[in-house]
Amino acid sequence: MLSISINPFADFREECKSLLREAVSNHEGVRSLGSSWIKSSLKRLEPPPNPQFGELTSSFCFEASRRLGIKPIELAAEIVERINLSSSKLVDEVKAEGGGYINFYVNLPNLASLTINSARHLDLEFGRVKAEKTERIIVEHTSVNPIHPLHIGHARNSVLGDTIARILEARGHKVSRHYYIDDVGRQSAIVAYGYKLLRRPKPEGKPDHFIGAIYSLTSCLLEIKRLKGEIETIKWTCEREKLAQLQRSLDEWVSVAAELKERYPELFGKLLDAIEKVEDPEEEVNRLIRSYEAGDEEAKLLIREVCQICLEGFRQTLKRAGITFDSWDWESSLLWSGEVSGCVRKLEETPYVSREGEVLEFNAEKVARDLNLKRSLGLREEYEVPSLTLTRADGTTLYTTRDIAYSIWKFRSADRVINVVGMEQRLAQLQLKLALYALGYMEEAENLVHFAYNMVRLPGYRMSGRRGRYITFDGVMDEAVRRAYDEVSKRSPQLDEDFKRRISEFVGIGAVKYALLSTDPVKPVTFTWDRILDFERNTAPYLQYSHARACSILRKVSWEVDDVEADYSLLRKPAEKSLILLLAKFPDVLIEAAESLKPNVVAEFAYSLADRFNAFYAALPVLKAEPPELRSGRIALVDAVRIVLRNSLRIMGIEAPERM
RNA sequence: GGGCCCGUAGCCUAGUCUGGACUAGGGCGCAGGCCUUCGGAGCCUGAGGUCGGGGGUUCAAAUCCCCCCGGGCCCGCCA
Repeated sequence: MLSISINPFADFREECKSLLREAVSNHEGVRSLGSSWIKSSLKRLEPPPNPQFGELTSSFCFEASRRLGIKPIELAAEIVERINLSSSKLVDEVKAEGGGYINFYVNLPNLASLTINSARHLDLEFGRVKAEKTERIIVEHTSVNPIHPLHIGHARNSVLGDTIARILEARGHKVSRHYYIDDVGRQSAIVAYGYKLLRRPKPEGKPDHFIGAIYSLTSCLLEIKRLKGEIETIKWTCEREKLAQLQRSLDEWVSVAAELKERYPELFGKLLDAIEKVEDPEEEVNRLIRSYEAGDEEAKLLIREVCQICLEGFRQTLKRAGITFDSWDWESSLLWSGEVSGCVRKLEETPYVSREGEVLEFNAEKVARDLNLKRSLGLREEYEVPSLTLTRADGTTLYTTRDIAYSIWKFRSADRVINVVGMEQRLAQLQLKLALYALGYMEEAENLVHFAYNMVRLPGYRMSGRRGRYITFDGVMDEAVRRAYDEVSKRSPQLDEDFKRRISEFVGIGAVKYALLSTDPVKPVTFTWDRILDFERNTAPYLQYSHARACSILRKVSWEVDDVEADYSLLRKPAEKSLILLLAKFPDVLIEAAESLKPNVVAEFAYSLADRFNAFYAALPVLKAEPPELRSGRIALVDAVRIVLRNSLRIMGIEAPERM
């Protein structure tokens, strides 16, 4: 009879726990400490540091023994004596060791059979343990302004966001991926204005790169014109220091212009001609911002057209990286529908908004204090939350204000909202949350999650969209695929050209994604080509290779010969044991990744599985193993490894190839 | 000035939330070995560490608390 478990290691853990609970309750001395104390001290069981100490351990006796005035090891021994293993399926042995630990040893044959059968039976579903409560979750990620191509920093956002979405789906949640298009404001207006001056040219090359060029050029030429004007006006005053500063700024932008001229000679010339004919281009940009916000038809057509061109480029890039969206949300739509102004009106009715001169200020600090939220938000009592300006003197709204309306809109179709947004926006995300509290959206505020990640830095310089200085996601993928191609040609010259191309594509892109995922998101990453484009060991290609290796073995199985029932009790070599344990823990790993939103634990797990698999592969024969019951057992084990490796790679959005 | 984040071998990184057998786990690089077994993008062995520094709490601290140092970010009528 086959038994199947959705989470084999958790079954083992539960057995250990109930054995321990029962033994403890049969110990008179411990019982005298009181049931509530016992309960809180019976912390979770931990993995021991070394397999020689078993698979799970409890350090309960250290604290309890002190209260009872005996040695930890003596208490441990007394508790172990009271453990009755007669009905245990997965626990083989319990020992008191190491000065007071209670160590639980797994019944390997039973766990092996349970785990391997479960993985093979559940297949694609293995590891995807459904949460008790299914939530509708919106994951908003990427949301890059449609004014220049995605760069490597944005790629970290996209890859993290997409993986979080996949992890939550694995937990059975209903996930929707949203892209927030920030088309309102100065930056979109600048690029649209440049596009208009160029007489709406047909994009050459990749659309977002084309828009990016126009943005840098327009922004640069406007900046130079503005600086020149400012220098002119204060030239006669005696503010020498300020003048010098402006001059330095101007010099820098002039050199940026020279760079851009070299890269885009034709566009540069045309745009310079056009802009010089305009009296006050700055004012025209401002007028465009205002008329767009007001919903003027001509402005709408222009700006939306430019955004769409750029977004088309984003879609191409993201599709190549295996990332898609369910919804593209326009910031301007919230403005035109009146949702933003309605939200501001409601905020004005709360005691937290006041008029300071011409502007509306939101007193976030007062909300935090009145509702006693500081502790739960992880803030110090003394910390004063800065206030947020909701509207400008001219009555127009600011970014975070519009984000409040957007968040409320998102909660109309979601129980939880996860915003994948850079760490530098922590304060804005905090103010946003406090605004929801102020409006009485208590539950929503609590279910609004800022998934903060750190930046991708470049060694030596900073990326700057305005200056046209960035390393694009496209460029990184191109280079990765190119290097992967060299690698494939070197390692497998016999493959046909078409297949080589296909391999280099998923190898190169897998490598980039994995590199961005495998580091803890809160840590900064410094971009270097070597770091991203590695094909050995702790990388996606290594995982893909291990998967292909497993597939390769399984292809060679002749089922007529190997149709012998496996005897899992023969899988007892250390290399086999560590594989079985890893496989058994996979569902737990995905639960942990989902509950604590940690994509990197999936990467970590996949790597250790591949690592153990390759050690197993080198140490033990599979197809030539004897007797046949062992051979069947190992084949089944390899199949289970294949399934779990593939499922892990899928969670990370990385292709699991059968050959490479 | 205030707040948040990061600091683990030459470089990169896990473990920090939830203290436990840590004598700190990996990877790159370095030194050496393994092509008569299923794919060498592989395997095995070795050298390399004041866990940024100092105090404290604890039976027990990389992990918790305080102070300090170094790096980053935020504190806009920008997004």
